[in-house]
Amino acid sequence: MLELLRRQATEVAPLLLGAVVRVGDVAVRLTEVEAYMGEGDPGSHAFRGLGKRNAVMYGPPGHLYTYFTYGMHTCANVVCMPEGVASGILLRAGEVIEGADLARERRTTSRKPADLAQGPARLAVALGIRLDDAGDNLESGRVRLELPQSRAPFSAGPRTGVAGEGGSNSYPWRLWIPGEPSVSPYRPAVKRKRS
DNA sequence: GTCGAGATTATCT
DNA sequence: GATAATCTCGACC
Repeated sequence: MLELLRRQATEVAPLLLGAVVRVGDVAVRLTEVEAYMGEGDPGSHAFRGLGKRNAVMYGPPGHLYTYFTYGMHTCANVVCMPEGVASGILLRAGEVIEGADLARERRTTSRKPADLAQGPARLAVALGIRLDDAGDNLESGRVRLELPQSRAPFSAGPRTGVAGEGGSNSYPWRLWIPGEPSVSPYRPAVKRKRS
């Protein structure tokens, strides 16, 4: 598996669609992911170079990169590219296929099954992924990744909610499996107001 | 049903 | 002190 994850994010991302992420008794089949290149990608956390937060992304592939954002949300990524090169894939959404009862318990605001892991932060909550799971080995750690037997069909579009204007968001690096109810609706812009 | 603003804190400047 | 790879809730149609 590590050989497959050693390539650049845009090549690895299609392989993750249909993959299963398992944490304890809860398993999620990924239906939506987003590729982030390293220091050359303005939307990436690695754009400004190595820091405490993104150190894991510079590490070896096949590990879990988590980050905290908007003061209350945790998101999970899969690190790819060899050690020393920052690159990762954000797990945006998925379908809970095991442990739905437990996932529902964690996601008390969810009303329909499709909402359980519809969005990066929701997916992390449903799986019980926390900030301190960063750096976990996806083959032997608490968080496991199982690649699918065959590649799923997918569509591509612009990434959502990334920082930067115009051009930085023009790459079609958001991939999803068409027709899946758990795929989050596209949000073209994020209105940001500061008080 | 859709749309828009507020929440809340680790990390970086 | 400002920012952020988001979610939720309340207002309105």
